[in-house]
Amino acid sequence: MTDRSRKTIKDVARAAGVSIGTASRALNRTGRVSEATVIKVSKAAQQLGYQPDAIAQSLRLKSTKVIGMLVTDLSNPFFAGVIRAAEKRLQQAGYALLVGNTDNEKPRERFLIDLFQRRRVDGLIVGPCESEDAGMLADLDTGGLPVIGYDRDFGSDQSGLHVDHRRAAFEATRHLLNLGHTRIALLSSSSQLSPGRERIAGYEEALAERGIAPDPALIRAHKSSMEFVASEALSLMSMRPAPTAFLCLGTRMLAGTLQGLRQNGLRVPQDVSVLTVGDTDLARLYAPSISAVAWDLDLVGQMLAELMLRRLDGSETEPRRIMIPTQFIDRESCAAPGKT
Amino acid sequence: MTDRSRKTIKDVARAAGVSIGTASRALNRTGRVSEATVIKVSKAAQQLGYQPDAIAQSLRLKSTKVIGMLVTDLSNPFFAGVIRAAEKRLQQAGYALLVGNTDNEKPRERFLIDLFQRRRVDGLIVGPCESEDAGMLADLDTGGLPVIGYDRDFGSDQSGLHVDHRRAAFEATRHLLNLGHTRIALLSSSSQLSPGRERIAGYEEALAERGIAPDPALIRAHKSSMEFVASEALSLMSMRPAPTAFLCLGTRMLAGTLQGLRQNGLRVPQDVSVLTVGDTDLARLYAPSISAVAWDLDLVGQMLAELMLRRLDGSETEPRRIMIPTQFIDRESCAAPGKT
DNA sequence: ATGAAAGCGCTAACAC
DNA sequence: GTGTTAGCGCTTTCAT
Repeated sequence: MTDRSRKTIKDVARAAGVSIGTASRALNRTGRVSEATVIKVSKAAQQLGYQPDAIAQSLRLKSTKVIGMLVTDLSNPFFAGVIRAAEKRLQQAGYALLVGNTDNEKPRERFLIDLFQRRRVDGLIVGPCESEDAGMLADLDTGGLPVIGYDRDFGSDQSGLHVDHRRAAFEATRHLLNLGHTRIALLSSSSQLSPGRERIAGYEEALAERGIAPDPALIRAHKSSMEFVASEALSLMSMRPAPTAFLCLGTRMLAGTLQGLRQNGLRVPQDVSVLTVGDTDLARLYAPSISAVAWDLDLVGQMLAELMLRRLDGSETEPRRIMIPTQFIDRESCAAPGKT
Repeated sequence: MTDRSRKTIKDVARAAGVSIGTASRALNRTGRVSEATVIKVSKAAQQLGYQPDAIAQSLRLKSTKVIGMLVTDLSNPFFAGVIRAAEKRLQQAGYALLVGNTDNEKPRERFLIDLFQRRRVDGLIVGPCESEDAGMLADLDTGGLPVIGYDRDFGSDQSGLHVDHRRAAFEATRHLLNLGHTRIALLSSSSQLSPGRERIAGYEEALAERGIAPDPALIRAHKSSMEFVASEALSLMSMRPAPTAFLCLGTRMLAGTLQGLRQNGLRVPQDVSVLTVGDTDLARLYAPSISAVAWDLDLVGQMLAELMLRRLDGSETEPRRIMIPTQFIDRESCAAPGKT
């Protein structure tokens, strides 16, 4: 069975002794066809191993049944899990998923959006990206290409799904406050992207609730290597008064913090409490296990797909903003601040 | 700029005052076109915001510039990292990446291959999957659709990339043997998939080199939840004589083992040594850090893409089998067996 | 150097 | 109920 022998609907029609129009109708069970021909044609198609050419169908029907998805890093577990779930749901609905890495670079994002657009994807799911250009996505969406944002805002009346990062950070901070901590260090990889901003806001909100003014010296928000985070953690611990707790926003921050603390023989939670927003294997399995604020990646992926599918089948024309709740998971890494 | 206004080459031609044939030639700089018209046409295209329709091009050129990639689990870090790197390289070459989850289920794999084929992907990259059906992929490949296997064999003369799992397990085992361990427990998630088989073979090979017959009771190879692995680990530790070291094949096995050992107050490496094939955050950051055999996911992804691109541009017609080397990383989790 | 026209594989509108 | 035909947007002969 070589490429040469790729069968077209024409072959099927000939084999079944009907016209190609009839063959098409029979295959798609559309319009009026006699049951007899349906059988005849199906059998012919089967025997020839006919596979309709999705490209030709796309050209004709103006729909590719392909969704594009853009994230900064396909290998980031928080994205990978979402992609996995989204693909699953889309697959059920007959859609395929085209993915792209933006590396958090605006030009690359532009390039990919352009590429996907030329590829005529039926819809676009976009994760957060550097200095988000709301206008472009909004234009696309109103221009007829459904766009669903994931932790990304792009206009007042657009559809999107958001993890409740603000509440996540708020609850995490409040938990630490309840334990008696007042000097809580915050490590974030970015204050630019929407999730980062929201989390910092949640942190400050929780402090404000207790009438505590956030100490800028306790907040470190720039993207950096794990090694750098480790030394950041140490530098924070050498402050006087030193922070009694670390709130880590993201895996890299957690990893760096743990590394730094460990290098200096600081013990969790006896010497310092640690809490992470975003649950991972590392948090679950570290000894001691790290308390975390988690959310359901599967749910996020599913809902993202669902949102898209509803837009696509027209059952939902109103833009919808979905907020995904988070859960605080208390483990072993937090305790009341020690007396120093 | 609504969908209605999507510009075609016809619009460009009209705006530039040339025929569509000429417009096409000018845009693609193909055939003979005067420099003047190239300018004229380009300008018109620019002004209209013309984007060539990739679907129409695909139909005409019989190439979609899309590669399909199938893995059991898009969110598995070992796949996610590879996908990220592969996408990056393919993106450079103007290809897009369609991904699919097989969930390690043969029917789903079939379905996706079929889907991708109808979508006319230019090539297919397939990871390992349940009871691998060599014939089907080989047929596809000889049928004109380039197929690159990733840790997957599908015929004697097909291209593929393999991580050297056998050597990885061999070296890990040998390291433990060198420390004086003889009763080494092996935890694997699967003995069916190619990587699992190879690893077990490597383990047995290393034992054989020392004239040690593998004890079947020490080998646990079935997919299972982390909790189950934990109890497996404990049950192994209650054997007499007990194993003095654990060789964990994969993250889940490592996580379960650590969990189990920890629950029972067993200390690493004092009471038992632990080593993992496949490096992860968890292994790197656990306390104590876990010695591991690692390989470069970026390299794997790149090479996969490279292999595909070479097949595609015809610069490589001979099938090639690439073996990716692994590195043993000694950390804190292994010690000589204690005297019990 | 450029225009006209065929055709990639398919579906849908229109005849009969 | 079935056949014929136009046309989706593009590239590529083939004339000129």
